[in-house]
Amino acid sequence: MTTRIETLPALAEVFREHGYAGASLALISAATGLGKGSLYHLFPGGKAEMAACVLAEIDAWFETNLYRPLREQDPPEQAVSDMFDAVEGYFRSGRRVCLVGVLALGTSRDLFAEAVRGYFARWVAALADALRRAGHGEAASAALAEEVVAQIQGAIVLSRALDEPALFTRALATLRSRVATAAG
Amino acid sequence: MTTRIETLPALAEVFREHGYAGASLALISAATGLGKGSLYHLFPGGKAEMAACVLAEIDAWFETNLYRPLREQDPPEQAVSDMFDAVEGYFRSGRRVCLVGVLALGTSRDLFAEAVRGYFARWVAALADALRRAGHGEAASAALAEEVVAQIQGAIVLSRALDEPALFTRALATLRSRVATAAG
DNA sequence: CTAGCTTTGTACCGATCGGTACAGAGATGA
DNA sequence: TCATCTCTGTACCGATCGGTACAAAGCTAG
Repeated sequence: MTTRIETLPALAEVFREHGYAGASLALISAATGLGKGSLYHLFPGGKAEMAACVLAEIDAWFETNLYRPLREQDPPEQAVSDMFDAVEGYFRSGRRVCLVGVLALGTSRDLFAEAVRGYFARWVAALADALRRAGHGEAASAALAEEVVAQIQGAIVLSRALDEPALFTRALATLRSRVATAAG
Repeated sequence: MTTRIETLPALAEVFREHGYAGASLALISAATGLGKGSLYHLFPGGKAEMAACVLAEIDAWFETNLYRPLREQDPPEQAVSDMFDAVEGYFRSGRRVCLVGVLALGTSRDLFAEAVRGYFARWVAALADALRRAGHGEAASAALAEEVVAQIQGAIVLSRALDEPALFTRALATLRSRVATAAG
């Protein structure tokens, strides 16, 4: 007996590695160790439901581990620093791709438009909130938050493309100090 | 009678929109208006050859319109500014996705690893060269160039995800002024 | 006009796609 | 022990995949 939740990490990896279109049921079956019967028992909606569940779990993880601390934790400077730690770990120093980013670039964006939009919108909003609490102006916080999230996504692309995980770590370090020195 | 070169823009759009795996011959056939017979006559190697040709053309375009000016044009500040103009136009203010970035995130990265690596490596190197000529230190130029290219890629992801093309334009403007004020 | 070439549409190939049907295995409660 | 319900492996569905074969169509040289 296997629960939905137990399969989500394996599912997420398949979607990350192969994208939504490329994640065939054969791959999913191999990754989870479950036959089609079990898969469709757990996810009657098929691939679409699997992807939606994975996105929901990712969103929940980020909400708990990033967004909420950014909004509520004190001091905000510490929350921002913790965010960078969490990001570094979550993306395995750039070796792991951002599934939401992958979906945003593909055609499947339309299928999961709301989830994809929400993920990034909340990230930017939560980070902007922390920056504001740290003394930045309203506009400056929003702009800097956007910049930081974009830089993280770009660093994933670039470090993958150059096959150079150190680039990701380096980019995060640079961002860290930029945010710190910009702090009023 | 159709030449390979004439089909490349349509091919590129299909790969951009659907990724390598998602670009089926049916889609390619519809986008180019060519039947399978013609496609395999022009590209005996099939999809792989089509994608390779598209990548080669992209690479050539960037070499001509971005990398070479960055390396050779004087003054370097103008070359950098021109690069931002070219990027803004090429990516249609964030509405158009970067095919090389898409490939870098997917499994197809392995198929085109060298092309993907070269594209970004040359971009970063050319930009770093211009920054150095503009008076930045060796290390600072390399770091800033990396940061700028990553930020561009991230801005594409973010502006697509939020369905907000203005974000891309805004990010480029910010980068512009950052590069200018950092200039020594 | 015809012979010979290039270009193209179409039919077809085996493989795989996402999804369904269903029988049987495994657990569960009485 | 037996009936019941949850779970799972397998066979199968039509559709589509990338790719091939090939004949007809269009062009060009003589």
